[in-house]
Amino acid sequence: MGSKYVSNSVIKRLPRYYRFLGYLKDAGMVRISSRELADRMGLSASQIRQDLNNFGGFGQQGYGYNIESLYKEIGKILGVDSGFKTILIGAGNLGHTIALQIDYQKRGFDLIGIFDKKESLSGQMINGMPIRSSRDIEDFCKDNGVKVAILCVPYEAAEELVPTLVSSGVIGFWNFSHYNIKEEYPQVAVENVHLNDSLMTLCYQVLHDTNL
Amino acid sequence: MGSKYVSNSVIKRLPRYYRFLGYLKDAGMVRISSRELADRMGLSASQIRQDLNNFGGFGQQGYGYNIESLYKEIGKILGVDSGFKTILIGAGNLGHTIALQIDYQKRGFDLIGIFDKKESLSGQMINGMPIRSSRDIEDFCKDNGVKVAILCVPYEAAEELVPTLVSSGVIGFWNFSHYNIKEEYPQVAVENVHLNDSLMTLCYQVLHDTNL
DNA sequence: TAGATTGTTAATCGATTAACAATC
DNA sequence: TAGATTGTTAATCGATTAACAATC
Repeated sequence: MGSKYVSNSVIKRLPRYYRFLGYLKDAGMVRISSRELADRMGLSASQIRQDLNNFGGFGQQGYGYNIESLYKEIGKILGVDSGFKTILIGAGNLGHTIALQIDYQKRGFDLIGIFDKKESLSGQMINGMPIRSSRDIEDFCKDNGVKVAILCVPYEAAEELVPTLVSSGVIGFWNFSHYNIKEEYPQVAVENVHLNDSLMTLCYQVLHDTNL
Repeated sequence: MGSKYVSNSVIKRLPRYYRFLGYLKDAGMVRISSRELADRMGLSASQIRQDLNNFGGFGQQGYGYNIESLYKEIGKILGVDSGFKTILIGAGNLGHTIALQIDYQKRGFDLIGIFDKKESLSGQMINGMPIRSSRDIEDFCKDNGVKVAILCVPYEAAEELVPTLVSSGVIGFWNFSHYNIKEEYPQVAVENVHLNDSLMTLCYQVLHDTNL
């Protein structure tokens, strides 16, 4: 998929465009101008046009953008129908929630396995799926063509798991651990979720920004 | 706290500095140069010096930085000892996990109340705290000087809750909903966690970046 | 003192905004 | 056709990197 390079700032805005266009579509709106979308999203019209034109000319002069077709186009760009075979590792509190909470199908993934190293959890069901033993991860990935792993495990476990996963064909990670996957494996796709960092950023803001 | 303006890019790196310095401190290291820290963190030495000098000259020419004291300084900047009175709203799957998973004390917060609109949950305990009825939020905030709210509720609930919270003295939100708080209340501090957006970004990366 | 490394200024790079000709 | 709005180029702004004098 050797498309042209698109900056990270743009890519991070795509899901938000997709979400907003979904709302507008569901509200029955048919067309929108970059100006109106900008106002609704709190962006500039210029930025929206620049962003979209990274991927093609989806609008029409004098008219604006057709909401339904733009929605579909962005869906295609994001790959919402990809159905990448995905496993989740670490069925503790967080892992359990992440397994239940997310609508994987609608976001391009197909969650087909949940693993935990604790043998005592094996067989317990989450969302109709049994928790499997971590010992079986490698075989499972190879047998099922797993492309993405969700890591809901501590640093050390992540560090230990990643080499095996990569060599078993995993090319993308949704990483809730603090282990820095990109450092060791720059070729794989990684999206980090650092809840603690996010919360500390809030603390800074409350402490400094607000004019109490 | 009218300190000088520090850009968001810098602030978002602070928790990571704090974390790394914590590791180094625990490993018994005493000093580190910007160069070595940069190598370990995958940043540039220049950036680290620029970042830190937003807050003061913590280093010493010819020597580098003292790890323990830099760790403490960054902790102070982030406000890890602030203990902001905090409540969590929405004790469903996600809310429950967020209540349990995070070490609030170490990150500047003091979680003192959990609320859910479902009366049937009232009284149930999470981490030694009873789930309270959402009807009591306003009084609770005013009585206890609540400064921060964690929103683990859907869009509509957030939209409805935020005005009351703000008027009751809440000045910071850790927002897991898609409701855009900043739009309506630009004066409050908001840190959004959009798990779905993060996952879709990963999908894009797996689809495009990787050279399969 | 000589060597190392900071703090800070200047240069570069990238992202956002402004402007406008093209065109529906 | 006239008005609206895009796609795209140029200008601006901000963040990162490079360079180096200050100094421990």
